[in-house]
Amino acid sequence: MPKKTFYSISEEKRERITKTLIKYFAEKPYSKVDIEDIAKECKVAKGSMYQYFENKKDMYFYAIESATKKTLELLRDVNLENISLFDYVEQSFELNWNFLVRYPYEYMLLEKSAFYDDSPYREEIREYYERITKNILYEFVIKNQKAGFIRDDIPPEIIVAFIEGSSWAFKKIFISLAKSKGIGVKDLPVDQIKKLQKDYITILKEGIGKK
Amino acid sequence: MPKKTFYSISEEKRERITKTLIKYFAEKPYSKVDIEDIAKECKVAKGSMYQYFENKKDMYFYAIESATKKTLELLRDVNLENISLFDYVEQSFELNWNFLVRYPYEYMLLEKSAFYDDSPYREEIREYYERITKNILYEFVIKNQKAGFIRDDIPPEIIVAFIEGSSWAFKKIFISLAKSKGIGVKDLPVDQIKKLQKDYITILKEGIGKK
Amino acid sequence: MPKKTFYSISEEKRERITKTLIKYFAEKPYSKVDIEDIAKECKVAKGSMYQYFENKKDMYFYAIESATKKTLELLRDVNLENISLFDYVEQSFELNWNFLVRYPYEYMLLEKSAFYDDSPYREEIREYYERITKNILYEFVIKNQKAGFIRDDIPPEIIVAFIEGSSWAFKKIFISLAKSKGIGVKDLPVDQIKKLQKDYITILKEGIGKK
Amino acid sequence: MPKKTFYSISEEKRERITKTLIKYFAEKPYSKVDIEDIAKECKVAKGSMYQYFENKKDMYFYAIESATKKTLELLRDVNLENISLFDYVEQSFELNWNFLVRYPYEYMLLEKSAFYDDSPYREEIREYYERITKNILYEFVIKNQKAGFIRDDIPPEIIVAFIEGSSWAFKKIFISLAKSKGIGVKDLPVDQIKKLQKDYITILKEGIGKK
DNA sequence: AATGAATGAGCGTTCATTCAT
DNA sequence: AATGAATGAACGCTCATTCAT
Repeated sequence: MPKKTFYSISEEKRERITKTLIKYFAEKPYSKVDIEDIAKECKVAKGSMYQYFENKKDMYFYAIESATKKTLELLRDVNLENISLFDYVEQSFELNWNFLVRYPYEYMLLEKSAFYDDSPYREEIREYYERITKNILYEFVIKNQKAGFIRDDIPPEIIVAFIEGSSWAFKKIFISLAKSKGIGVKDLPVDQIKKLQKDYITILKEGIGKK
Repeated sequence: MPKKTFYSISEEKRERITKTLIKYFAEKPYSKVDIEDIAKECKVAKGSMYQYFENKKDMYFYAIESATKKTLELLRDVNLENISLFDYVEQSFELNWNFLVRYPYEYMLLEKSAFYDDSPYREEIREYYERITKNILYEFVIKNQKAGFIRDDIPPEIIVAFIEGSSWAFKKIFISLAKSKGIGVKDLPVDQIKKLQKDYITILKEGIGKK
Repeated sequence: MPKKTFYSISEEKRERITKTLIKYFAEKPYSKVDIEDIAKECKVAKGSMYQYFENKKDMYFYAIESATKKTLELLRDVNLENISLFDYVEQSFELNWNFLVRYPYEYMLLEKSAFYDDSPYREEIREYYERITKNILYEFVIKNQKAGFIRDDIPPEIIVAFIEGSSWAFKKIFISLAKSKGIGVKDLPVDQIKKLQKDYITILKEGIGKK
Repeated sequence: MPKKTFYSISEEKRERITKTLIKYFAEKPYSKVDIEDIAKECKVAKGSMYQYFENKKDMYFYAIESATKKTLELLRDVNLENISLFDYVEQSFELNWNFLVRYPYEYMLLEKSAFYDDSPYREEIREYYERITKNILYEFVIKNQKAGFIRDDIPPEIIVAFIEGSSWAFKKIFISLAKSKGIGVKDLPVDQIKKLQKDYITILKEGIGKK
């Protein structure tokens, strides 16, 4: 948690620092992030960073929390009542997409902090996320099973894992697609995205085997 | 690529070093692996490590390459001709399982090197893997589509991503299951594993939606 | 020497600062005393401390001087005319004791500043004390020698050193005694103190050798 | 405890480092001793210091231990059997003197490490010394009381404190004497030293009061 | 006068890599 | 070829002091 000093500086500077922290922790592994570099990019003295934050860990968690807040902002407008799992997946895909396009660094940071990163806090963060995210999907699957939208002969945790894994892999497709074209993800043609998304939902609905 | 000196030392020592490198790079993030620790465990002088390898990166890539070789060894005995994708998935699951049980460090290393690790070479490694592994599955999917085993209204790369992602998530279940029981993955009861595996294949075959 | 601003603030605040300075410099080694901590405890801005004092050294010397003043206050009531050295020692012991009980931080500060502390000014302070205190005792010894109270075949400076050193060691006994009982010095039983004091005077009077 | 590396470098360098460590820790308070300065004076890289020692504390304790060893060397030739306390004091005075003259930095270090210094280990060191030194004198006093050399109506710990304190003050005299003459302690005229010493013993023997 | 944010020199420690033997 | 000592850049963090408001 940042020190109170941080909240008493100008908002402009505070946002500059927030943005820079997210960018650096998103781009580099924790252990390679140099506070001095960040300070320099913020046009702030190294010591000042320590006026605002307890230590490096504090900066890191603050960056993650800030990025998380941005996600939750987007989530606020989503209605999860009375929709099927497939609608949910579609919506959350849309959501993810928006997030990735609008907040690329935030997206990268959240992606990596719990899985890819080498910070000594990975486990801590992973658990934090799981508490927030997994439960939502889990509850949702159970509700859908009860409502008869989806099969109930398979334990919900398996279904959750299935959805999570496949949607993760799905996102990878976009990223590698974009990379192969040498463009940013957000510059992919919309119809291509829609097409892939439709396919994904189809698989989810019917399964990949021919009937 | 190790220097030629590495291949002129006793095989016993070479294997000792190989094993230790894999273990260390599997257990710790790249930036936390200390060459001196490795040298010590190998009962070899730190300087010697630099007689055998160009630098740390060289050691890392050698470790990964060695672990990869072990996978391919197992793969050699698998017959991919004339089997359906579902049999393939079942077999590769079996394969993975065997690998994880017999070569835990190699498994961990391959798991993490391309995704979780903080080395500056992650991207490089990811591409290397993709070239090796994805293609196999990719070819396979196409063959299966042609043979009429699986639907062909969905592009093969989507199907590949789907399988990869979901099988990855599937493995996570085992790991978290084992962790919650406080045992190693290989000590999970066999029937539980079989049950989960069956569920997974079922989803793959029929999809998660009720018909 | 504090700046004149220090003397234009409310007496209440000035005393609060004085007290806190003494406490901190008494408890921690000079280099570990953090101005910010002091400012916080004084409920004063860090910057204000620099409005009142030139720098850290200035605060330190001011603290010492204040503590010294308190000692001299006590001394004022003591009559040194026409008493023997032994009475003097007894009285100054009493004095010290009162001081230690009533002004523990001041006592600690004076104790440590000239001997134990790591400030770059130790020598300077030691000389300052010597000028103040040694002379009093020194004059006194000479007077006593002339008056025939104590032997005059030994140079007065030796006798002074003897008294100072042994009384210092004597105080140590109390401190370690208190520590071993886990209580504060001022909570030691009075009769025990009296007994020790009597022994001390006895030694001083007769010497430790059997006659 | 130094790492084994330290014992595998040339003796010449090892001694250079030992000497420099003692000198620096003797002259400056712990917190002001800069490893880089030491390294520079040793003509050794800063990193090398950390090849030899675990950390700063390790260096400090090694310096103290080395200095202690030197004292014990001198002590080896002293016979404590069947001598009176006064002979003992005389001898230990001689001893101290030799030590101070021959090993001034070692002397200063031992003097300060347990009392004056600001290291976080002062207490630890003090206890270590007390175990070594105080007991010797304590046992000695008791033996002397039993043998009838010294009075036994005063508890031995008081007598010990008395001797320690006064001998400490006595040494101070020399130091301030030397300083006032602008010379080193070891350059004080021998007869003056002898004279002071004789006086000190006299006081110890007969006490300072006229009979 | 009061505030508290800003600064930056300073220090302990790590570790990949080089080098002398 | 083998050794392990030597190196020094790098980095997290502290804190006295200054400065703008």
